[in-house]
Amino acid sequence: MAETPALSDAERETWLSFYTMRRRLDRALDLQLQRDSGLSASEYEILLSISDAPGRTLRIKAIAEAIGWEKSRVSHLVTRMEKRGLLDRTECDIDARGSWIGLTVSGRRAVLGAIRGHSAAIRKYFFDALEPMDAAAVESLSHRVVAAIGCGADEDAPAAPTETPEQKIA
Amino acid sequence: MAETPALSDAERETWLSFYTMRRRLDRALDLQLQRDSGLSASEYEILLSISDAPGRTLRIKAIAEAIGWEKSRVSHLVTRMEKRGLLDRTECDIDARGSWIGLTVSGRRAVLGAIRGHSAAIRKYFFDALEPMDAAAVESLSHRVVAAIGCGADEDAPAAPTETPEQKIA
DNA sequence: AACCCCTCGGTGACGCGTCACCCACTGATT
DNA sequence: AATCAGTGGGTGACGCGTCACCGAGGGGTT
Repeated sequence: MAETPALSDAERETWLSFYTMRRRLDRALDLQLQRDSGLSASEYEILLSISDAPGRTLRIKAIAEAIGWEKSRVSHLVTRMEKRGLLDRTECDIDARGSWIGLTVSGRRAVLGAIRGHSAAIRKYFFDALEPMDAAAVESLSHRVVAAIGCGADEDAPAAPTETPEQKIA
Repeated sequence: MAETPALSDAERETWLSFYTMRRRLDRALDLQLQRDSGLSASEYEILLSISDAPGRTLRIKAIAEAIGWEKSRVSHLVTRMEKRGLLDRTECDIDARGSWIGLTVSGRRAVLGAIRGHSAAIRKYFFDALEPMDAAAVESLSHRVVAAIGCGADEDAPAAPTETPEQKIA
């Protein structure tokens, strides 16, 4: 890190614009979701992961792995969502330690309603602001950044197929 | 809104990669900051805003406006940081309601140390993953997304311009 | 002066996410 | 059968951010 520790003015500006964009986008999507569906982004992710699962039911661990969260976070949130009537649990016959988390009727209705509005918001705020050719660029940029972080971070994405075993400053 | 509420598979994939990248990048930068400087990203932003201010001192309201946070969030965090010895307050002579928030010696040292490491991390995780030509694309993408959100969101950058300094939408 | 309204900042309750820790159960070994 | 490391999941404390609200001070008008 001896060479170029600091960022140039142009880089700082690029970073600031990117950083601001992330914050505004997150906030706009959160607000849309909450306003239109009464769901937080976290709740939406949980519901979606279950709704995408075969059999529309998952165990806590599987939810956590699907979304990339900690188990305890999932556990806390599932408890709250169960109290709100979005989820229910059924005993797990093959493993007495766990239980199957499923959608209640209102949970299913909530996700289905939310998906449409949320997808529309993503389109309106994000894709409509992209030239069509930009989508590929965004995707490759994202993959390259994730690869650059790679093992530098930890458990969030278990798949680290790229070879970046070295250049760890640590 | 009637036409294309849902996203195509390609769009979903683009969005997922972008979404994942944001999360990993945030987490990686948070970890780096915490590990190398003992600061959270929020604390870093507060310190930086003060350190960038003329006179290296700001009032709560000014910090909140500079970063785009709520006043109460700043108030809470400043209180904690004051207890940790990173900040200090001095009476405000021109307005008895407020006080000037300044950096202590250890606060200044913390931010100076943090800037180098954090800039290096941004370069390593983000800019090194960009082809040089991508930087301009990222910047214009960010500006377009922010513009697309625009008044769709609320107070972070008020579209209703009383004296809003236009941030940097140009 | 008194009045009114606005702004600055703080406070307390609440929900969320993290961390450390614990317990019940599993599954393989002995 | 008894054991024991490992796993699924829950819990409680804590820090953070939001929201609603409040009090103190400011700056004008009458």
